[in-house]
Amino acid sequence: MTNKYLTIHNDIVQQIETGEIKPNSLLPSENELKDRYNTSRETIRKALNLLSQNGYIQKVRGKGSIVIKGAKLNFPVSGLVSFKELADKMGEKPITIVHELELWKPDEYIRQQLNLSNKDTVWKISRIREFGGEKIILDKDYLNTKIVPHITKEICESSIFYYLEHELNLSISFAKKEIVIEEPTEEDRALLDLEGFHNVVNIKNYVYLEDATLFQYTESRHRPDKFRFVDFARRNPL
Amino acid sequence: MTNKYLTIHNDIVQQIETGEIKPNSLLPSENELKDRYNTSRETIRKALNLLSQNGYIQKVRGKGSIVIKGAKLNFPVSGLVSFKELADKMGEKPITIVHELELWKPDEYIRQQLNLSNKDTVWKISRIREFGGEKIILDKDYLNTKIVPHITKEICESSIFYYLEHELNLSISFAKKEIVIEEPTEEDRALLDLEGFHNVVNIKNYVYLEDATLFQYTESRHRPDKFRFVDFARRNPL
DNA sequence: CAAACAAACATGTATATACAAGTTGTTTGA
DNA sequence: TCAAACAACTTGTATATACATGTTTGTTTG
Repeated sequence: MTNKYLTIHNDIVQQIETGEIKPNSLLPSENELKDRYNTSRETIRKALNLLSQNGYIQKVRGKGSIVIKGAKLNFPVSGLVSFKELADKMGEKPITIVHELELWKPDEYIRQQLNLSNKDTVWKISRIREFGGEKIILDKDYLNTKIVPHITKEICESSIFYYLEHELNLSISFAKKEIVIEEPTEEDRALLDLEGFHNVVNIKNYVYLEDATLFQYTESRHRPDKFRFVDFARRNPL
Repeated sequence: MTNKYLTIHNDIVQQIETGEIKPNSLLPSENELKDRYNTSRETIRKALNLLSQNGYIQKVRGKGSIVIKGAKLNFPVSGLVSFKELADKMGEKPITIVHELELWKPDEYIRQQLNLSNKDTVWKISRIREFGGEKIILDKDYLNTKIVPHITKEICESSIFYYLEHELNLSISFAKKEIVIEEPTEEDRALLDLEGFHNVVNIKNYVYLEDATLFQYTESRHRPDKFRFVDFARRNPL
């Protein structure tokens, strides 16, 4: 018993992804969809606007809604997706090694990133992601202990996101991310199979809850040859 | 005489950016805004949803709309923004050197990227961006001549985007982008001040018009130390 | 035969109403 | 005193209607 417009959205997404609706063709008009789904035009429009935001269709006034070619076949690394969800989608079978898991008194840098006081503590988690025998990614997470009091090695091995959302019932709602290229640290060299690469890609993630409180800072350090970021962007009307 | 909801959106954006409305505070309720702006609640909701999409506010059911801290101070390299617009925002004063501008019979790779036939031609443009005396970025553009018949060196020196939108009246509407790390090519080494860096950041851009036709492919090759990508992402409800 | 016009149809904006559902503070009752 | 119930807020969803504006197509008109 979920929303109507989300149901319609998902239905159309499925039709696009299975090829039932062809790229570069027009979707049925809003009025026709309204009749088909037995609903009002506004509800249809909500569904279509979602499709537009997600890069599935392009709405053109006076014409209709064009299905964008290759929509989401190139899955986005953009958006807010956990490593596990991502790996699942790609069909890869990575191994996660929990290298470090401790209650930690944050240093100045992490205190700043998470807006913490001197008394606060964080969970410091460091995990290595291995693909096909190669250690490719080093994930370093810092979680505010006021929001996440307990965590175990087992959770870190499967999915922290899943634990937060389904066990602690925290609703993660948005993130700011920053991508920069850096020289490998000693730690990077020690833990990753860098094979002579001179840089790592550092994806810094600031993760927020539904009430806009910052609770997690993550650095995801990738070997440059295995890094790929795909994004869909609309031009904002000024 | 533009839209109401866009006007309201922009008005609130301004209040947030000038600090008139403080971060982590609540916006007035939708009903109050409705009265203030003398409009209907739905119109207010459209404005607020735009603010939410753009990372300015976080809406919480039952509570209200929280103003997100640091909204857009960290300007996004994400989104679909031209180099000139970006440089303007940052207050940098870059120099653009047009290194190459020619009508070109595309090779296999570019034909594939732009979905062209063997007979089509493209504008091949290669520009170097210089900051503070250092050649940092190499932009390589390929434009479908069927859509852009003419272009001049002067245009390339100022802003291609501006020319397309304001002179040719093309409406650029969305882009797919991909970011990867590559080894510098001979060309990169010759044209950029790489100073011993072993990689370049390659931002591939596929730019589409309003009617969903692909008309431009761009590679923006950055020196890694000067590269920074900032993004705002919402978690999609499954 | 071509240009002008009109009709039909597409999406965009604005408004109104009703109810659902989550949050918060207050009142009520045991 | 304390907890449950309630009232008064908040945002979310669904529907209906009207008109604006852009596109296409066919028809009329000169």
